[in-house]
Amino acid sequence: MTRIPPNSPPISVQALFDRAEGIAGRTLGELGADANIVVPEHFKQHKGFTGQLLELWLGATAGSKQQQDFPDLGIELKTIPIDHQGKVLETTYVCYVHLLSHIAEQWHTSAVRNKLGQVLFIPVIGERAIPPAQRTVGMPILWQPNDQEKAILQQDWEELMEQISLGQIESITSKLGEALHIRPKAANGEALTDAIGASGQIIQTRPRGFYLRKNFTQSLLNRAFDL
DNA sequence: TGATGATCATCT
DNA sequence: AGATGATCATCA
Repeated sequence: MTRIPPNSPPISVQALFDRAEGIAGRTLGELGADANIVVPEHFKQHKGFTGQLLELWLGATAGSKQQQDFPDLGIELKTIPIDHQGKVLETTYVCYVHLLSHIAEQWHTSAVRNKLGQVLFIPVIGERAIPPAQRTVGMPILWQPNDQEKAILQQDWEELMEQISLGQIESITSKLGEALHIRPKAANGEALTDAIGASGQIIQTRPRGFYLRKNFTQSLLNRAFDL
């Protein structure tokens, strides 16, 4: 059993998957202790802790990156909080929404498609009643969207981006989009960024992010675990 | 109780 | 300000 985090990136998809399987069943407390990292008592002020701890254990480059977590392998890493019955507890952040600079972008070159081309999902039993240190890492899932999922994602993305390019960003709520939707994404309500207004003018609005709905990630987990 | 909208830490 | 990692907290 691996007792120390790796000091280099995995050289293959199999090597990455093996690492992920190697930490399955362990708690965040154990993984933190073996890495000499203190696990917070709660995530109120450490919301990205789980993701960063698993990045360390899998050998992703430390710090935030602009593309995939394992660019040489073409794989994005996502931790997904579930309850003890395998139920997805939160939506999954995909990437920032470019409200001005990429509005003419096409689906096939989009950041969303790039990020979701191949994803290593690692479930973590993360019910709020369970202290972070006692939360358990689950079996990894290497996911590639099937044809139906690809079609839904593309359709949602195109619909959302069309609204943005038409100056309807303020009209977009998180209800729009079957699998992919848009919600605010910022450090606080003060943050503003440029976007296209209803009359074609530049307006200031709150930054947004793309997120996967819970039912979408749930179905992909179910498929992987044959539930 | 779940979904929506808001927020936290950190780095570039 | 933009982007990474997400979870929190409120309200319907």
